[in-house]
Amino acid sequence: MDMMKKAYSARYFDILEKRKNLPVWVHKEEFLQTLKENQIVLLVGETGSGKTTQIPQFVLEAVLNENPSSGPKGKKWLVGCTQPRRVAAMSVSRRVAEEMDVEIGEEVGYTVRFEDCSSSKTVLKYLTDGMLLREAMADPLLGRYKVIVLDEAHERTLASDLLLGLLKQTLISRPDLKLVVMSANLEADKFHKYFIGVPLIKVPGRLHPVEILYTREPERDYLEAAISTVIQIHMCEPPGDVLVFLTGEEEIEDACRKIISKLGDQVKVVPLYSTLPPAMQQKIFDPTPQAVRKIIVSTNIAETSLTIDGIVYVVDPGFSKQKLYHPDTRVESLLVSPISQASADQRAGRAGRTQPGKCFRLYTQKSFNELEKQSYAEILRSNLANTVLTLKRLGVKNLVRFDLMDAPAPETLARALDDLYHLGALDDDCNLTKTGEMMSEFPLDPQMAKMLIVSPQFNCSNEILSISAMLSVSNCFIRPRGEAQKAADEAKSSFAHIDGDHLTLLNVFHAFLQNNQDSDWCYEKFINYRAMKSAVSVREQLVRIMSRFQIKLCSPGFNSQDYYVNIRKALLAGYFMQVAHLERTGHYLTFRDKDDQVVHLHPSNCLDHKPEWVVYNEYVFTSRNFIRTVTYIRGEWLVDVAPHYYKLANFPNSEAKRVLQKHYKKRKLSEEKSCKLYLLR
DNA sequence: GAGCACTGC
Repeated sequence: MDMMKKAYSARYFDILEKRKNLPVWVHKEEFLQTLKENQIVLLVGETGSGKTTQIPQFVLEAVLNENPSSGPKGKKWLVGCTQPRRVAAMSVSRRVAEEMDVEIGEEVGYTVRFEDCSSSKTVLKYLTDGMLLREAMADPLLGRYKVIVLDEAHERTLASDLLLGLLKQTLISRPDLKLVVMSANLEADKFHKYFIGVPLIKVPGRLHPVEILYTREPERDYLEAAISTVIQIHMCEPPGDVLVFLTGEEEIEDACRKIISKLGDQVKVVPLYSTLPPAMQQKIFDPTPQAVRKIIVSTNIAETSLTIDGIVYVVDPGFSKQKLYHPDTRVESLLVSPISQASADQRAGRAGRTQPGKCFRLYTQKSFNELEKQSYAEILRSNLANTVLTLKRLGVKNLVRFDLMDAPAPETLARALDDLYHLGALDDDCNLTKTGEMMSEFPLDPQMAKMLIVSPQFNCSNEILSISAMLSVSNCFIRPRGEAQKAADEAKSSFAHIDGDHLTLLNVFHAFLQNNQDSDWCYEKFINYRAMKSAVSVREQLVRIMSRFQIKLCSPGFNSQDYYVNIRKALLAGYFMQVAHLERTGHYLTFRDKDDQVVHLHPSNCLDHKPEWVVYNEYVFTSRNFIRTVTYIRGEWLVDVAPHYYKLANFPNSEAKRVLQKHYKKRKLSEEKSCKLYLLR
């Protein structure tokens, strides 16, 4: 290969010497020999082993030695390496390109959503696990790949679990394809049961020792305990920065204030969580004066996504917020829960990156022993409607027999199938319909994809595109604490549409475009500029998918009386299963087959009254059962838009049911042949 | 009248 014959720069040899010092190099020959003799290899490499940057290069070397330079149809073979996060895919590939003395995007590249930095020359490609899953949808045999390296498998993300299951099948029909599964703290038993007889290579990491300290008694209040531990560390321990793990934004801001009030400017206290603006996140890397100790108070983001050097002390109360899904009620909730032993060890390891450190666990050794070994895989804690759609699209006939490391609860699968059936994505035999196939191409939840696909029937696909984009990104309304709060609320109310939050989001999106996507305008209006920019990118991507399927882009005339009515009906065409009815008791009840629940309008809503019927975007359980992002709809629309769903025989007796029955009667009376079925099956 | 653990397509 040209690449191999090229004269290398001095810098290349300089870096090569450093690379050879990484722990993983000791195992290079062993790894290559094992890969030669096996189709699958498991590799456990702790933090600092160099596995993410080096193993794919070893693999590439082996592939290039054994294969001619071109693959199918004259295209080059690829070695792919998946990462759970896009930032990692991008930064690691840059690093590797540098190590190999090539330009990024040429021989070494990456592909993440919204950005493909690879070319026909690319032979080593880093990509997010979700991206490889998308590629598999277009080509289930992943024909261009010679070897796939699945990194961070221990994180058990939904996409990586699905890839494992899929690759297990693919490897049978593609004996020439190889798989390397890499992880930090592989639960050897579990992976060995999943990959029977597969060789395992262990590479030590390069961490300094971390002393673990437990409390003698369980702590009653972990927040107070965390704060007093920080103070104690500051008073009694030698210099070194502190990292405290807490569960959420509010808790973190609260803790920061309390630490500052106790220690003043002897310390520099920095909060860290994902919704913090990037400039604020950057502060964790600011150097501090010699005598000042840095104290970082962080969510789980510092456990996996962000690495901070210089931490010597870790304070670990043992909790994090975790997503849970209840298939019976179809509610996703965020619950403060005990972490796993693997998480606790990961947290402790953050103290030993630059020198020996200490980890203060605010629980007893006995409690630690009682924690789960590993965190629950994401697939066990999620609504699986989208996952099932993906699997169907990948050609999986029998979902129950699809070999996953952790099988989801049967109820969760049943719910997902049920929802997809009602959306017209699956037929009576559980096969993917044409609509379902289209839906699977959208990087959206099935309801939203369905809403987009049918939106031209309501003559408002342009508006539904904008609303979908806004719903796909994080909350665009900034609401600071303190004095600015009132101003923020006023700014928000200037966008409010009294018929509902979806329409309010549309107003914000239009206003953002009208103001030329100006960041200063966002600042004045308390709008999150980043969220808006990403809504614009999402919308562009959705438009491309729409045009691929030749779905018409259209708008009702803005002055038309039906402008908002059409949009609200289109919302319902996707979200007809997420409707609530105001009962005479003054409470809303969700209205679904076989189940109803008391819910409350989330206080962030923009409605000026409580309408009889609402459609909602999400159902969240926090302090109460809330429905968030709600829009006023009319009961008779349910009968028009989703008659196949609202057959009522399966619905529990309720006020809502009686109201709907009246609508059906009325419709029957005035029934003409113009009765339109809006939903294509 | 209340929040947004973290990702990803």
